Amino acid sequence: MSLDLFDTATREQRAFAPLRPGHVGVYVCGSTVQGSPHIGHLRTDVAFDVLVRWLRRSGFEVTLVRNVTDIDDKILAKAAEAGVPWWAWALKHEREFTAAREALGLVPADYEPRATGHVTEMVELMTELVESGHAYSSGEGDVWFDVRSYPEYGSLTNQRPEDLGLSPEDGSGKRDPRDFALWKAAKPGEPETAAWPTPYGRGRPGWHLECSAMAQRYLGDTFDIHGGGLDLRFPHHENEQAQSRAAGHGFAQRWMHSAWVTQGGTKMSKSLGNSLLVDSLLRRTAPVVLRYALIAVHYRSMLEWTPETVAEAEVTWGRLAGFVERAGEQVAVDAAEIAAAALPEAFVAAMDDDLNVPAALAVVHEHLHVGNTALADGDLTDLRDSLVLVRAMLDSLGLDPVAWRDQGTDTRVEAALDALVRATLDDRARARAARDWATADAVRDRLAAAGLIVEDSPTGARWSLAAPMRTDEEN
RNA sequence: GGUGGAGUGGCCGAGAGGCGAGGCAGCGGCCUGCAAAGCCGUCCACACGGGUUCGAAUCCCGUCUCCACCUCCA
Repeated sequence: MSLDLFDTATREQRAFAPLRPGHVGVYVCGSTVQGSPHIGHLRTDVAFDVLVRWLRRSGFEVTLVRNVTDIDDKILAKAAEAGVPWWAWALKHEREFTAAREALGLVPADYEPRATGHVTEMVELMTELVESGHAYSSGEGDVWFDVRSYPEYGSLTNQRPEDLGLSPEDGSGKRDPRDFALWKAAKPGEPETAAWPTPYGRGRPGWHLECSAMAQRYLGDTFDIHGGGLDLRFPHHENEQAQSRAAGHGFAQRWMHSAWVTQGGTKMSKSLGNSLLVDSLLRRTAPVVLRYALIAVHYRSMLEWTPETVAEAEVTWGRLAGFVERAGEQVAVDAAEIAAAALPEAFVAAMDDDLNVPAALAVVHEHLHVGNTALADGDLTDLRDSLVLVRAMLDSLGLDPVAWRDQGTDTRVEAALDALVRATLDDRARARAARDWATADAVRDRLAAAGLIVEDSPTGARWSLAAPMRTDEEN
């Protein structure tokens, strides 16, 4: 049994073997904190969260690095427009990304380096490149990577330099239109604080250089996996690889890219103005439902986002959580048992097959079905087995319903509400015993109006919160 | 133009030469005072045209359609 992962550099799936046995270094391109996170950003983060969880569950020790690009043209422009310092603008949005990731239950990155905190490393790498003839300075702060000095340029995305279109920005002393900026000269009118001194003049780092320098700082010259959204393959990742390898580093041994979220077949992006902000989605949808919706499609397939996407995830999640809830009332299972449980072979095989979560979820549903049957038959032995497996599988995906249920709930409020509802349900039980159906139904209707669902079962009535109402079509 | 991806049942979505993935919705039934939840059954799909094969959604050839990257982008 071994983990196969698809490598976007070679466009093939092959067995994963880390450079250092038992340990995996993963670098994922994080966010440019110029605006608020949308569901597409979270998709990438969730995809790599699943990877990291699965690697750890498979016995690897993982170091996850996710950078924060906290200085770039757009941050400067938007901050200036808003009349706030650029670093304040960046931090505000960085916090929003962090909050969104926490809401969706992502395991925290081991390191979250900010670009502005690693200027030293960047200048060092840039100097190395200039001195070895792979980069050159304009003499006024701009420093360019010399694409022609690196014959492998284009290898990541299988493109030949001569096929590449010309970069529109020009005129600035580049030797070749395909050369890209390692460092951008400070321009008049820009804040003093947005430029750092280098041997080649004052300015700020180019995006590509940032990632190369930070990956090296935390994972070394050569590391296992570099990830990010599919749209970063070119030019960002191609350029990162060119710089780092030109500097003699092995850099990433494998590249993984997640596909994006689309609407009407079109990619969601800030620049197209069709973003669904995570914050707004969370106002009407439970975070775990968003997580489920993002996970339910293979990470390399486009995820078309419609109102039905969320609605369906809500129903399906309700089925899973409902079983775990009902089963949990019949048999006791503790967290340690969930963590230690041996996962079903079919589930492991699906996950080992390039993280095939949809196929893995099908296995979860099969066991859910067995569990529901056991629940109906009152077979507590089978029920317990199913419950342990279902929870263990979901747990490996960051979806254990018990963990999500307990998270963030105020136990005092919950206990008070439970006592009140139970008192009401007792009245209903008395009415039912007296075959006074009108009164019994009136109680149920009243609770329904308050957003509570009542279900009768052989062991008595149980209640739960209804899914939030969706009153508009916008999301 | 260059590079890459995709077209699967009413919908979402895995699979990738032969055993009807899974989910959602619908329909019929069981259970229920009625519901809800659950269970049983039902709905047997693979863009189009050829070909290879005992057998093709899966392989080959051709065609059509869609998307993305090549400029900031998860």
